[in-house]
Amino acid sequence: MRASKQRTEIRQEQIAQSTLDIIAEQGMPALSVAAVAQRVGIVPSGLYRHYRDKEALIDAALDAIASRHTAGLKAADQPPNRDAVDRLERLFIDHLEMITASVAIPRIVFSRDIHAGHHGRRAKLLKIVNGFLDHIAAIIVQGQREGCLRRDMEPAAAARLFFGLIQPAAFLWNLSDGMMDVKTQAKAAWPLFLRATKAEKGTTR
Amino acid sequence: MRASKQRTEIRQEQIAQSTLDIIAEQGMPALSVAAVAQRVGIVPSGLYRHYRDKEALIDAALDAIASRHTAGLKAADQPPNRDAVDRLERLFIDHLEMITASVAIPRIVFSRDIHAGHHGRRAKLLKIVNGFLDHIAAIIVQGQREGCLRRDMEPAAAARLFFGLIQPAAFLWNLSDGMMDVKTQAKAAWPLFLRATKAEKGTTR
DNA sequence: TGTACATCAGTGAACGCGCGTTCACTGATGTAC
DNA sequence: TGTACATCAGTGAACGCGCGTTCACTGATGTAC
Repeated sequence: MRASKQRTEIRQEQIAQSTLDIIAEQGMPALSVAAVAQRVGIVPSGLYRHYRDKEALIDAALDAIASRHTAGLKAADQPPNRDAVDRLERLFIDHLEMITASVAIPRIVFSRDIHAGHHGRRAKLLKIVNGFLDHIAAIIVQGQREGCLRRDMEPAAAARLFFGLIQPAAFLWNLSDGMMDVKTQAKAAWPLFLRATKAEKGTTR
Repeated sequence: MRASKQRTEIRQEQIAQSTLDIIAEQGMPALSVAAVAQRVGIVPSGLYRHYRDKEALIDAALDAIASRHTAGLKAADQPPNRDAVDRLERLFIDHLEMITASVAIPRIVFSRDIHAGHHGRRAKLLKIVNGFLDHIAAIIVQGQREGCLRRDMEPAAAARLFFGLIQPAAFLWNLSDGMMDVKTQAKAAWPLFLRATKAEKGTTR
């Protein structure tokens, strides 16, 4: 059966999304142009009407991840003027909820042969991750100003510890194939993070 | 030139090590039987004298990782009767030092299509990781008994936080290709971990 | 409103390539006599 | 100590397969007149 004709912008979006889905659900080794095409509902060679080659598919998927993350970061700041601790917790919960999608990032990071000239891709990934870390650090600095977070710590180090709350969850989620209740487990570590970073009651320092 | 003949036990060890090295240095996509053979110094078909197929190579590399980790855990407990906090710090430093080798684990975890029937492999990986987490948790329980770690926290949650100190380092090390000083960065998070887990001075609880 | 044409997304056959694996053969090493 | 033989690690040609990609063609959609 012949697929219905669609405008290239629509197909590009569908293809990027399908690429991302396959990476997240089945990993990089399962990412073939045939698999992407099948998911979109067209024939493999049809992809080349919308993207130059397979590399371009992955780049497009990365862009999709990036914009999604940016949206997520913005959402955590809404409504504005909330407590820094609250915003961090919101961000933490959000990330655990969308762990299914987030898991695509480490899969790309750890599977790709990034030594083989794909400088653009690595730079793009680094930008996403650093953007995330910088955003966390900014919230932490703000919390330090507000007085709800202690001032005798490096914001960047605290941001990395925050990152470290999420990563083991993604890691174990992968290994256990969703059998372990990683969300609950990850949340159990949250009080520890708070104890490490929160300003002590009645202390201004 | 013909390679010198070696006993199969020796070759098996060399092959497992070469497989591990390639995964750690270049990632799973670069792991081909040709690459392993070249590194060992024999011809691709020669590998089949020592291992059944490519899958068996990966399994052997996993076993090598597992025994290395076990050795690392034991080393951290020597000399015995040390303070639990000291042992955790030693383990932390050790892991950062051997991050080059450790990075093979997430590369396998995140790149393999583990849905495709490789139940044995996933179980093996899970065993390695859980063994590590259990060991950390055991040290933490001991620290709680000794009184140097606070008792109002789940040992398993604290173990995962410890794991989270190391993972971002491996992650960023991958992305930056060793350009960032991830060790220094990771160490900066250590005081935060201590603050979250250490018993307060003069408190017995 | 109807016709002719340009545009362009979708198709399927064909390709070259790299990969994992097999297999008959080679030749070095160690053992039996 | 020397010879005959069994064992087994290493070799290279050959294979089948899946994959990414090309290309001439089809036919639907929208536009000009």
